[in-house]
Amino acid sequence: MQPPTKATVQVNPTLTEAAGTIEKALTQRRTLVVAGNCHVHYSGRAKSTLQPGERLVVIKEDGSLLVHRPVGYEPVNWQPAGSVFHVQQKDGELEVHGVRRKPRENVRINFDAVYMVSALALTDAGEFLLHATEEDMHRAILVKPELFEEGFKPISWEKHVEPGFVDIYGEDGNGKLVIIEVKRKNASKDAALQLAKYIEPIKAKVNREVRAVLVAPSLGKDVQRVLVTLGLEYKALDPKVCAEVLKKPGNAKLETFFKSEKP
Amino acid sequence: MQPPTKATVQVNPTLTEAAGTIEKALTQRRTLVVAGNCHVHYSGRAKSTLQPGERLVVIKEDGSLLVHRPVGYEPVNWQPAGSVFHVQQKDGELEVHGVRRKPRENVRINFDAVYMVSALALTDAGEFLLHATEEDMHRAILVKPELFEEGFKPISWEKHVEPGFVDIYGEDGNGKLVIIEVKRKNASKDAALQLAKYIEPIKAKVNREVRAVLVAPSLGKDVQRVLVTLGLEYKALDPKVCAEVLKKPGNAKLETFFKSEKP
DNA sequence: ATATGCATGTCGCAC
DNA sequence: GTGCGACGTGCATAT
Repeated sequence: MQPPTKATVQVNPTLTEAAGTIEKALTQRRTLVVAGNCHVHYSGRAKSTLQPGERLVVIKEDGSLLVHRPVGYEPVNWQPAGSVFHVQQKDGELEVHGVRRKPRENVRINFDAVYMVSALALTDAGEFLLHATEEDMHRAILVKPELFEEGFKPISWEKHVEPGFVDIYGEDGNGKLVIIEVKRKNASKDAALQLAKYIEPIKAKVNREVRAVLVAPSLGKDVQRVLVTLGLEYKALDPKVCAEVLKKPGNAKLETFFKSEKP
Repeated sequence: MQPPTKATVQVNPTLTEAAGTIEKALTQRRTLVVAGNCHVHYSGRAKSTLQPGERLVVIKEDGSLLVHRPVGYEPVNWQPAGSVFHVQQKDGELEVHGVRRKPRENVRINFDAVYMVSALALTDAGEFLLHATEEDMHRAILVKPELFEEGFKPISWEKHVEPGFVDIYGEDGNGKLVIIEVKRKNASKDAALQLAKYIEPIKAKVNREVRAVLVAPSLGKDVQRVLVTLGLEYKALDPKVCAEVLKKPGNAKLETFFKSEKP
């Protein structure tokens, strides 16, 4: 069994009992879970009120707060890490008040009943790795340029050219300059326009032919037409495939190489 | 006190006990809270792995899942509402598997220790109201045009003119056409460019002088310069002030009016 | 179903 | 600190 210090739990505590447990959990920097009937007021970047109902409230060690309704992925109210919390009993209610500075934001949660309160001592140093991101696609093309096109030679990435950054910049088999805009999902009209913006400034600078290519797993409905209008090309590429490519050995070394080549 | 049916809690259960409680909570559509040591694998739109550590896992009645580390506002892994979950014991671990279709996404959570598991029967019909949104700013200007400028007469809102929608469209005291782009926070260069795009198409259509005004609580660092370059104006307006204006009586009726006037 | 734009978006990184 | 862009963004709305 686990040592009992990992989790302290009260079921159907009085508001006074709950207040004590919450207070203690806050000072001891435990992860706090409270279920009960409450109403919530928020004021800060915006302003909101949540009428009474039964919710799950979580306050973490770092001073982040979540108020979750029994449905929905998103918290209905929240406070980012770094907020400071105070608890008090007031008018027969248990009030949890959270304050964040910069920007100034307040959350006030008033419980008239607490069904469960739990203080958890959690330690978590596990690494989190996310793959098949847009950056993975960038790196896969740099590591294995034929993913983009046979004969393609990358020159740099995330190159700053007004009015922004070009994702990848290189030369094709015929010595033409190529600028690439990468999207990790269905490319929108916006992505095409984004890419088109760079063509003229770059042409003006290098004074030679420039190909502009949109790389994405798929194209939106009318994007094909937009591409033609703007003189852009499209190359299909799946982020999952890119993630697979990066699994192969040699990846880390090449990453370092390209990092140093970035400027 | 509350009836004991609101919250069922186990502290330091065996994996078998926890599996039973979780299974039951899933079939009874309770809000489920589990704290324990686990590792997580996700595969779907992207792919991720989370190495072992102590986390808080929440599964809601609607089939949404949250995996929370002891720090940070955001869940490290999750599944949107509508996912389907299965529990099993496997290789001395308690495995929770969640599947979503469209897009196909899987999450697998493997616990080797559970510190606390709680099944909560929460009911929540409380209304949630959010104020000081961008739409509040739109409506406030429509209800009280002098917030924007003395003599301003709104004509329509969210008017569709290629290449998008103009937030507000009206006439000033001198009979000049005015197009307004509203931002609820610090306006960026992007917002200015967005607005500028509409000027030419509208001029071409109406064939008279057009003022383009960016309305926002504040301007980004170099946005002032961009405004001058593009021939745009700026009017400061606070979303909180707009929210206050809308509190006054008559608001709902006017809202209906403008809704009907939208086309 | 797809597309567009807001969000108390959050978060990370570069300047 | 500010700006800029990605995110498994989520979410609502209009087409």
